[in-house]
Amino acid sequence: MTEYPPFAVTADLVVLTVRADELHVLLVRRGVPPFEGCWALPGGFVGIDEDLPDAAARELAEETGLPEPAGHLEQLGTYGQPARDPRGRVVTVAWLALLPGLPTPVAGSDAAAADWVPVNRLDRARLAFDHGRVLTDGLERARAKLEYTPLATAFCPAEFTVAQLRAVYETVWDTRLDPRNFHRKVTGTPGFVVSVGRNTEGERGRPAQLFRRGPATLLHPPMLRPPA
Amino acid sequence: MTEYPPFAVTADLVVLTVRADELHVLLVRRGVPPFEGCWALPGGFVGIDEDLPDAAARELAEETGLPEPAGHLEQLGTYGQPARDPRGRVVTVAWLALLPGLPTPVAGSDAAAADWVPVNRLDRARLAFDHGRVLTDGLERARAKLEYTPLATAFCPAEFTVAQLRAVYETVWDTRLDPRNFHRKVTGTPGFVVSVGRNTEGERGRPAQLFRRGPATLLHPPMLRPPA
DNA sequence: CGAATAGTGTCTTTTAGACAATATCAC
DNA sequence: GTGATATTGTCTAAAAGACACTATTCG
Repeated sequence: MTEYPPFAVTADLVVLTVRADELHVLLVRRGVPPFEGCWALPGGFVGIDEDLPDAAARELAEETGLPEPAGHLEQLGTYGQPARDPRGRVVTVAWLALLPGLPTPVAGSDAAAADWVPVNRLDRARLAFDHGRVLTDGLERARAKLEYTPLATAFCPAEFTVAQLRAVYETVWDTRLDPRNFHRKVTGTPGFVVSVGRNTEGERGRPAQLFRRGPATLLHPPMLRPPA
Repeated sequence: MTEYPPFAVTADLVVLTVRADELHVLLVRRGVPPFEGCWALPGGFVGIDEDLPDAAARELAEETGLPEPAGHLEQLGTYGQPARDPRGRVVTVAWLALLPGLPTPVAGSDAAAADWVPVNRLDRARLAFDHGRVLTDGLERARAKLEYTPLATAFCPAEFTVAQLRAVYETVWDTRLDPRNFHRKVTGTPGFVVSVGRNTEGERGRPAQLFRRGPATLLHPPMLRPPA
């Protein structure tokens, strides 16, 4: 293999979650050059015998401290401009992860400097490397996929109410949705959610049915973002 | 950079076109091991100072013999199982290209063994490396994107009729569409196509208006695949 | 003229979206 | 009861899909 140009390959993660009605991304503060002191996406080098999805899952577990419980992980894209890393020719395979709002904080994780940052109060141009562009692509992917897949449930705990699911859509899309039409649409789309037969207790207002994610992988009909 | 595991990086292409009402993919017959004699996706190693999209465009130009005229090129995904290439650790960034049915054959190209193969009469399991899976992913991406983008026009010449565009949809989706509803939908979707004010001549039947691709990047409303 | 293809009109069903009304809890 | 939230119902507009009909060419 010495006759071929040698590259380093990394796996970087866009990890999104919803906390307190704001969309957050998991970032780490870099402690070493290059971009020392800057926010960056969590990630690291892929092992020479490691498969790409395994590397992404390993990084995700390391950075969140969780043994990868619920949630969703998919490949986002590969970024490899020759000058993107001053240390040499590094190509990064970026991954998009969606997690439920963690009841436990990120404590116990490898990266002590990891933190959840609200995406709407973050200057993406300040991120290390080309991570601003990666984050932008990840956000657009997540927003688009909420339309035609049941992926919004990846932001929710295993059991959730229609109102919680609606809050996910409203937060990720940064819009308001009519609760009554939303309810009819979610419960009317085959396989999106299934009732667990129990209700919430001790909340304000009328108790709400609890649901789990259904078996559908594609939504028919899709949930459409309001135009403009 | 010697402290990081060294990878080779390739750019492989899923190049699709429509000829004679069949969807074709551009394949090359491998002349050297590994997988000597097998069909494979065209591609090659990325230069150490070469950007990833540049490498893809270069390979596309080399294999088709065209200076990348019309058409569409986008990143499909990255494949890097440790054992996918017996020569060593090779990660490939796959690209999806859509081209109009070439009036000129592939002659004059670098790869003398390149050929268009109908995807429906091809055993994907026989392709070299993991190219069967890459092709499957590329086909699904193309089929899905015809729904909500004007990408079907990438399969057409610069000026085309509604019937030609319909033939693209029917071929890629392997289905039949009602010509009358299709016409109303295409011409009624803002920015999908724009009339050039001229008609076809010398064809059978009533002459058809010629259109060009419009400015829209997303279709509202989308063209939906018939269910089941 | 007849065959063939292009394009328009009409009707029915489905879905989106606005919003009234009712249900069931905590207090 | 009052306030809050959940859920159902009703209406209108937009879009999907089936299909009759008209338009324009070639031979």
